[in-house]
Amino acid sequence: MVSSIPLAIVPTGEDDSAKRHQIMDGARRVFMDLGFDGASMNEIARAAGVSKGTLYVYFADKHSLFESIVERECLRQGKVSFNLDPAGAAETVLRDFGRAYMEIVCRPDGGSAVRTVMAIAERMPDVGRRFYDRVIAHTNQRLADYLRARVKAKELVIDDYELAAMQFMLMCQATLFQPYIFQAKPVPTSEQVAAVVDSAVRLFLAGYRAKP
Amino acid sequence: MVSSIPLAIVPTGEDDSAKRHQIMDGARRVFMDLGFDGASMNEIARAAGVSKGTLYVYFADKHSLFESIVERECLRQGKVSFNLDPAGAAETVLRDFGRAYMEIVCRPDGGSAVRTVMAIAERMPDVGRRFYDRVIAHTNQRLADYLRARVKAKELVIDDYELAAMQFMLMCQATLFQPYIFQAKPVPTSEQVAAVVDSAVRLFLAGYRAKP
Amino acid sequence: MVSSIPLAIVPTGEDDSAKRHQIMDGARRVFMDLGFDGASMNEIARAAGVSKGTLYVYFADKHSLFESIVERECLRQGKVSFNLDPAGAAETVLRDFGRAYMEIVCRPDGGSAVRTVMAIAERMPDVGRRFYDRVIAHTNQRLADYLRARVKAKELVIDDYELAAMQFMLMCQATLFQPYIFQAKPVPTSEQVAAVVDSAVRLFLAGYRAKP
Amino acid sequence: MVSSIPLAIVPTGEDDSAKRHQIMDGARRVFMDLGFDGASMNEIARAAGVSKGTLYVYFADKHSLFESIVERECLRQGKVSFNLDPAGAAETVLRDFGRAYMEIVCRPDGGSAVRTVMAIAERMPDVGRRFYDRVIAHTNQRLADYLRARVKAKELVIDDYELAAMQFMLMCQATLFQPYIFQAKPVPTSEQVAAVVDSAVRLFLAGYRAKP
DNA sequence: CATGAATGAGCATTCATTCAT
DNA sequence: TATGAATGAATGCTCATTCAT
Repeated sequence: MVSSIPLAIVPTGEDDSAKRHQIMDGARRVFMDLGFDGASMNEIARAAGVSKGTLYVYFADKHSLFESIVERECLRQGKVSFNLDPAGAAETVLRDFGRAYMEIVCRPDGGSAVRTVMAIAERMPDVGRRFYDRVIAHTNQRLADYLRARVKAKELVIDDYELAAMQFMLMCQATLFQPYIFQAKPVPTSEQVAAVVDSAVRLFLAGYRAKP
Repeated sequence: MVSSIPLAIVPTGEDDSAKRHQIMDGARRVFMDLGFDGASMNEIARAAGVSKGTLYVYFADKHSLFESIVERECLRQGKVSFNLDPAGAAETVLRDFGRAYMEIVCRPDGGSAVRTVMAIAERMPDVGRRFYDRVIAHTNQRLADYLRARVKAKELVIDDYELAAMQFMLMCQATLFQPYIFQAKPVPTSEQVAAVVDSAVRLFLAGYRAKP
Repeated sequence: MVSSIPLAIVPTGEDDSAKRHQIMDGARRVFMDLGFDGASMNEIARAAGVSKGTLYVYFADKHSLFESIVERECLRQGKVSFNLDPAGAAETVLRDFGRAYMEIVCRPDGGSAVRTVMAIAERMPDVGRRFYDRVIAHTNQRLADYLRARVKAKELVIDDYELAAMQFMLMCQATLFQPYIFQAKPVPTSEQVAAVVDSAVRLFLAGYRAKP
Repeated sequence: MVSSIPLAIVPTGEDDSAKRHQIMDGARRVFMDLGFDGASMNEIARAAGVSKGTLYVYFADKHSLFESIVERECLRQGKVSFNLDPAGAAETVLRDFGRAYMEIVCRPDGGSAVRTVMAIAERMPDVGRRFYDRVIAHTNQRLADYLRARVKAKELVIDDYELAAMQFMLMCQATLFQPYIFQAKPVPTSEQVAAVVDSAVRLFLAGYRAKP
């Protein structure tokens, strides 16, 4: 290809074209707000600022657009790097982790993603499973790895790391996440989160701290 | 023809008519499988074994049929009476409660109800809130009441009863409920439940048991 | 069959049963208010104070119920006896006739009947034709007969009696009936009617009174 | 393929797009034949030669499609310019007006429009009123204006111009319009119209011509 | 005869998807 | 590539009609 003045713009066809991102950003909002069935391709096109036809240039159908979005969400949420320094003392590290974790779980559209994926999991089990594996189990694994390090460091005594990690993660949510996701209470404040996380840390260490 | 006077008048049109129950049973299945939007009135009629028109004899519209079902689900799940004898020792009572609780949470369609309600909570906040209040908060309250009794009995030391109760309830779910609801793992076995609940009891008592 | 004590009450099956009238009265209101298509058998049953099923005991279907009502309306409106004394002077008789005629044409549900029948005339030409023949043409004929008598009495000179009669009838409606039926103005008052009728009489006699 | 540059850009989506007209033409037929309730969007789509979905691209719903058609009908019927030369002698001008007026009133679908609008006027008063104002009252006003000019020219003596104009318009319809609209007689012939109009002119002038 | 529960065809309307430009 | 007009199947819902009681 020598010509530098192309007669036609060659489409990139890339997965990462700006247009593709633009569509996914618009679609994400609509899907998270209205759910898979509640979202219409029309609304998605409007939210994305493209024509309906363009949607089908980048995605085969509604289903695969949805899957792509969940996939990206998995990547993003899975990528969040919690500060789990294996050398850090449990009390501090767990407290910081708990607060950061709750920040994500309860941030305005974090709940939407969980809710949306959960809702569709029965009809699209792959989507549900991937989300679980790549977001929840992934975070759980990272925390479990930290706990293993602290056991090695003789600070903690734990036999089932995944279980312990999940116990801690769930205790951080106690009285906060469920009311929020069921729309029974608003997003918790930082103070509320701090109090609940502190209580979780106390309970966790009371049970798992190595006895002298 | 022996008699033209029927021996019993069949009551009709009542709120508790058999037909109404039949419709709700069919609709429940479809709603729980497909979600509010995914469920079509046609499919519901078929599942209930009645004609589409009959649906509208008993329920004003799809929305109110759905609400009735969630309402009934609340009543049913709220009615479950856990054996929370205030005089019973925490170790036994919590273990039994935990197992019974998980039985309900993970029974084949318990998850579906939670999932379906959670999914629609953003668009139908009343439905979400009522479900939370009458099922989750209700159970939490009963457990909190038990804990208060054990604190009075000097067995436990707790400052926030609701928080402690929810910590225990969530720990019972650890590694079991989320994979199940995201379709990442099948319904947990009794053995798995027992192990997780035992761990939760241990951790809970390590933190909240009164020191001698 | 000899028994004089029937096991079941024998239905009269008569056309003039009270129930039949009751149904027609209710149905009339609904049909006239909402038109043939707009009226539902449900609403008719409610308006008539009978069950939906009973409607079908007395009438084969919606269509024939409607026809029966129009038929009765024809009879009623055709039966109205205007005081057209052949010996009475035209000025007085026409003025009285005009007022009485407008009374009927513009009475609250007189317009509804005309409107309803007119609306359906294209799809049910028999209904339209019968209404025209038995109400409008009938009244026109009676007035034409009166005019003939006055021509015989040398008071008037007319060559086409039906045409003259209709000219008078329509002039009586001028500026009153159309706005009323198109909902552009409310039912005219007696004073308005009187003024318009007086003008019609004047114009009519100016043209048709015998010259001395 | 000779050229990829089209010679003319086809404008689309306009209010006056060919498609929109095509739909209105088809819908007009169906509405006028069957009335508002009797017309189904399915039938309208078929009559217009478009799919059901396309109907909703151009019109928000059935109601507004209907209103658009009546509005257009008003414009069309209101636009008809009768030859009402204020300098013309009443006898000629009224005769020509009467014939032209009856031509419109009785043309195959002129009656349908009146009938359809009249039928719905009770339930859609705005539609009825607009039609009355913009078609009937409008024509009446133009004729009244002419009569005023002839009064000024000393040819006629009239005190209520609108009333006189409507008297003339209605007399032109005598024995012709009502049977036609009630489907009791076919569309009148030109000869019938001429005879009735001539009679109306005679009667009108007998009453309103200035005495010498 | 009278009822009203039950039906299913039909309604207006929406929406994922296609395709000519 | 990007468009948006067009489609027609599917949706929630209504209603004339039937029929067991």
